[in-house]
Amino acid sequence: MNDQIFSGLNCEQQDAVTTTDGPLLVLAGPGSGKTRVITHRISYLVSELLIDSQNILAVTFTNRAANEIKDRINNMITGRNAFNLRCGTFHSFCVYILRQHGKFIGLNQNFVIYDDNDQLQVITESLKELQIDIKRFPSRSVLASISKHKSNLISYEILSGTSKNFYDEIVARVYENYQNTLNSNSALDFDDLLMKAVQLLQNSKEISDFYSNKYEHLMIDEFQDTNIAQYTLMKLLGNKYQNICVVGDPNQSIYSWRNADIRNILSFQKDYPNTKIIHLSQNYRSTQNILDAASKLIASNNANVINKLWTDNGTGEALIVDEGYSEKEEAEKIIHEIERLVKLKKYKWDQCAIMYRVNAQSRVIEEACLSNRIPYKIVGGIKFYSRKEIRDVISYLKVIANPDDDISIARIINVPPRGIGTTSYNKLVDFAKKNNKTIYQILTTFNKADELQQLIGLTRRAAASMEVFSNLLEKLITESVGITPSEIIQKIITDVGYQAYLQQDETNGLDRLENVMELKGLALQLHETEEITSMTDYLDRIALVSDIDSLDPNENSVTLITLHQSKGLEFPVVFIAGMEEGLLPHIRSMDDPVQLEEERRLCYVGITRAEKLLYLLRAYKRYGFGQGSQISIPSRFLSDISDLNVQSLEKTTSNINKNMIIPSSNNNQQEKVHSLDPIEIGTKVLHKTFGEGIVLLCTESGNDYVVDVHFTSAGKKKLLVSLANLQIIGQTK
DNA sequence: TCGTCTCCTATTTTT
DNA sequence: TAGGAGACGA
Ligand SMILES: Nc1ncnc2c1ncn2[C@@H]1O[C@H](COP(=O)(O)OP(=O)(O)OP(=O)(O)O)[C@@H](O)[C@H]1O
Repeated sequence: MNDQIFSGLNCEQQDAVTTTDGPLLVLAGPGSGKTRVITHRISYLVSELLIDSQNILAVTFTNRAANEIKDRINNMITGRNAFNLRCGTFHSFCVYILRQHGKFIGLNQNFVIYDDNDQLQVITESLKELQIDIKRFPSRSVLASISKHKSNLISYEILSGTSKNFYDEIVARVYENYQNTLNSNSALDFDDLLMKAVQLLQNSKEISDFYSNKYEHLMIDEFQDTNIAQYTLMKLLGNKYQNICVVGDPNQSIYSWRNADIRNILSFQKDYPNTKIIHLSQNYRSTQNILDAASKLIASNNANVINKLWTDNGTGEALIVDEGYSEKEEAEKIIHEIERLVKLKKYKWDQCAIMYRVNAQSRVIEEACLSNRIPYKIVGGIKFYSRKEIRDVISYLKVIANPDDDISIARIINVPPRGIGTTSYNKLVDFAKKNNKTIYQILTTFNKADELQQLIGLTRRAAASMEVFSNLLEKLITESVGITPSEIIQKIITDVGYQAYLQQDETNGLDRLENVMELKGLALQLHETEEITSMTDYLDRIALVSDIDSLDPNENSVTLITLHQSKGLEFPVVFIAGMEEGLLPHIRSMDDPVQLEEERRLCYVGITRAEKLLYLLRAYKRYGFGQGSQISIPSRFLSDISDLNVQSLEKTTSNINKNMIIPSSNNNQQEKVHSLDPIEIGTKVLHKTFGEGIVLLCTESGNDYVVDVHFTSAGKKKLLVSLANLQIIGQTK
């Protein structure tokens, strides 16, 4: 037996690693070594059972997790290697098989992948074309519905037969139009990647045999967050050998909004009655205090009690729960605490992470890092690839790779401005639609200005511009053969005149040009480090790989990350910011008990990322989405764990103006408790700044009361009775 | 046709 | 608050 493989495993884990025949379900809580099981299991298959690594498929939730698994395996095994292991996300695996065999279901080999932005574009156009009121049916929500159906493998044909209400009917109609557009553009969206892969395996016995024969062993990590399409794909791939090992934790299911379906865990046991189930119960990550908080929290969800976790790691430090006056001070407190820990040489920057519910929260924290000169990295956030200048250049690349992509053509046809405005563009599109051709096909068939002018009814000027554009495209496409993506980007910068165009922008031009240069640099880097040389490889890669995937663990800086993205990671020191009602749980999830439970799981995921120290922070006042600062209510998740021993941060870390009312929760509750009374609904009150108003609602919150007041001039506000200093001036009838 | 200005809205999480 | 959509003038 190989020591490397077994020495780092407990009995339950060893059982999971050596159970290689038949379906296996590993259900276990956070930090119990689920991912480790996958890693060691693959190593075991390769180096002990001498399975060729090309016959193993491992699916992970992020590309980062996949890389980590591959690295670990190659470090662990000696003598043999796992270089041919297929390990990646479902999406990247689907791209792989569709590029290989997509032609069997009529896919263009050069299909492009549409991102969110492209998708919305198509939807918006469909809505216009079908004359559907965009106000009543916002493209975002229509897209979400379509995506939901696709994740459940429901095609528009099926949907239009079964739609029960008006909304569904509209969705079905847009879905059909949308899908046709994608087809004629040779484009696939994220859901199509899964759906078409399933279709490929279902429709072609030959291909399906090929893949199910190839993959003797299947492994899926984070199984609780897979959707129906992914589950179906798993079944198709695994139907020959049925050596399928899935690993997950129902309490960490946080992607149902992306159509993940937790019932897959039940389906698995039903579809494979001979499934062996293994629970892992030792947690190797966190201290007992952290685990206690986690299990207290999750106990409030009426669900999913797997076996309780225990740990050898000792009690550890008490949790720290604290409050800043504003989100700014919340951030300062966090940063000062990190500084303190680092100064004491207890931790390094990169051992600390700050997590939050929404990306918008990162801004204040980032500012605090900057002003205190703390090295940091933000995962995700305002995405590089969604900047206008980047999208423009990428659209050029997409068109070069697949000229039938009308959506990308639309984006670049007049960028930089070349005299083809909306009117001319619309004429061109109409003409193309009528003739059942793509824009590019029209432009290549009729590439002389007078032809275009006559057939489409363009002005002379527009027709001339269009001829120029048509020639430009042709030139780009021919010249791009055999050169690398970064060279093509350079062509766009110079030959297309994108640089000159950006330089006209006096305020941001330089920054934007720098971004484009960075894009080129990144392309070059991919070329050198990952041998990504072809255009499709490059485009696939930037479509599928997100920010978290390139998270560099060796860079010594503090990590700023959303709770969602933190899944699967671990840090010695974790701060969760914004422990407030409306933020965590998020306001949009508060009135649905099912969604509320997911919010609680999200908090659970965050808490269980921590190894040694856990800080839960909130702001007393937060700059609100509506207007101005609003007093916030502490998150109910804090009450869930309130009977634990918690501490607050040392006063020394805050540099608040002492004259300010500092509602560090304790003192304001204790001091005011006697003088506090609820205010009756309908009472007329006077507030120093907001003026006169009427109490709409009064609810108890801890030792205090929260009132909703409608002020005559300032509108609706939520206030804490203890602090608002409301003067009662009368009663309404 | 293009660029700027204003107004209006909606406001999470992302492969 | 920010970002998009629509209006309007050059
Ligand atoms: N048998 C073991 N001995 C020592 N350390 C272990 C053992 N098993 C796992 N670990 C360590 O525990 C930590 C958590 O492991 P891992 O990430 O595999 O857990 P997980 O169950 O996938 O967690 P999560 O579900 O929270 O992502 C890792 O640092 C891992 O190295």
